[in-house]
Amino acid sequence: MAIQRSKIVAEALDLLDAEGIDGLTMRRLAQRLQIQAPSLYWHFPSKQALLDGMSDALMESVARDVDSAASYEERVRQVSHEIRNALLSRRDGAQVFSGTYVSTENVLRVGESLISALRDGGLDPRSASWGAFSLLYYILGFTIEEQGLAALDETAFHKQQEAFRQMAQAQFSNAFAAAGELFESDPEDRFTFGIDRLIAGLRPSE
Amino acid sequence: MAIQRSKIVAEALDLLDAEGIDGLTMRRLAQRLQIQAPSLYWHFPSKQALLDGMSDALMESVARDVDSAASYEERVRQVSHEIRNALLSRRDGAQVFSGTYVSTENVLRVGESLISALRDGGLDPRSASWGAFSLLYYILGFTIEEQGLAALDETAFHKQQEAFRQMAQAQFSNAFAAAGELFESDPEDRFTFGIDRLIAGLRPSE
DNA sequence: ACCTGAACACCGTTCAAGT
DNA sequence: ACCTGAACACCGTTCAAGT
Repeated sequence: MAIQRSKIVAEALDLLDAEGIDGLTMRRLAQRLQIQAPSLYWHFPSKQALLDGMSDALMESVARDVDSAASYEERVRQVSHEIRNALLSRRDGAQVFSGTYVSTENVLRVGESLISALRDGGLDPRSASWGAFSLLYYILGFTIEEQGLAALDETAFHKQQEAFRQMAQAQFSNAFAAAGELFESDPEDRFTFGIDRLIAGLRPSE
Repeated sequence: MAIQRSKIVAEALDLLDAEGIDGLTMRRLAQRLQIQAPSLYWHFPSKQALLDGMSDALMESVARDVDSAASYEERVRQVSHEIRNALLSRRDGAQVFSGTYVSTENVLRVGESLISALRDGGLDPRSASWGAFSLLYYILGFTIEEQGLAALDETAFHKQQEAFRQMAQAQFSNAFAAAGELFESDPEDRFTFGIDRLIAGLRPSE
């Protein structure tokens, strides 16, 4: 029996999770699937196409059942957290996703859910679509950074933090004061803070 | 005379601009500098260290003279645009920057300028530092996406757009309506929209 | 102090050939 | 229709050796 596309994508996500984005190679993936690397090119025209498939799969469970009774702001908040959680579900998920520009059903459903919630909140079509993408950019930027820092080992993380404090102390008092807020805070709290500020900023004024 | 670190970074940025992030290899960089690839490892311990140096250099001119007479919101807006312009100044600049976690003078000055402006606006230390990073995440996410789309050639861009409209039309009415707003708008306008919404959302309420 | 030659252990991708 | 073997044109990095 031949290998299915979906099986390859699932295995690729497992490999990503195990080895990170640098360890995700066509050869290693093939090995896991017990085929030879060139065989993958019968199923996908390129590695990029495989990454596109992985991005689509990452969004599979997002915005499936949005609580239609909730306020529009609550719906935006809910979907935003779902997106972040989906990206976090695999190592380097945000980086994989940000390198792709897919218009698949899963990805468009996510976009649609944000835009339609904002429309329900009274935003005009332009503000709703630009607003939805603003939210996505924030979510992506935040999560890329979060996963990138998570990739550092204990020692590297500590060195990073030390360099920051050292440099900031000498010249940048506010940045120095910020060090604690950044390094010792829960990422979830920081994420929520930014999302809520952005949602508030998108509120129609009248 | 030996080659200086700064010369290598400058040449690396030129190579990035000419070939994009995939074309930025140690061998090609060495060739431009008329040395052999392994020689680069006397100046930088790894390619990552070189990328860190490039990120620092990208921020060199940002937040140099912030208009101290301007309102805090105006200052945040100004620095945000400067960051975006700095990232845009080199092909794939945002992607290079987002992969690095440098605490150098240039990068910290940028952070400091945002945090201190927000502090002047009346935000508490935690909100100011989290807010500054929220702005940075948005800027990074936006600019990565912008430069990624710019990397597509005309045909690929058109195909992308078609796939989006096709899929959206069938099932996602709001996303379909958003297509025009996205594909035909000035990125500068969309960037400004999001930044201004976020700045508004960060405004202290009382 | 700064640079080279040669090599190691990999990559993504192509393509003729097999079943 | 699906897969393999062999190869191409690269990578980042190490290291002994040169000046």
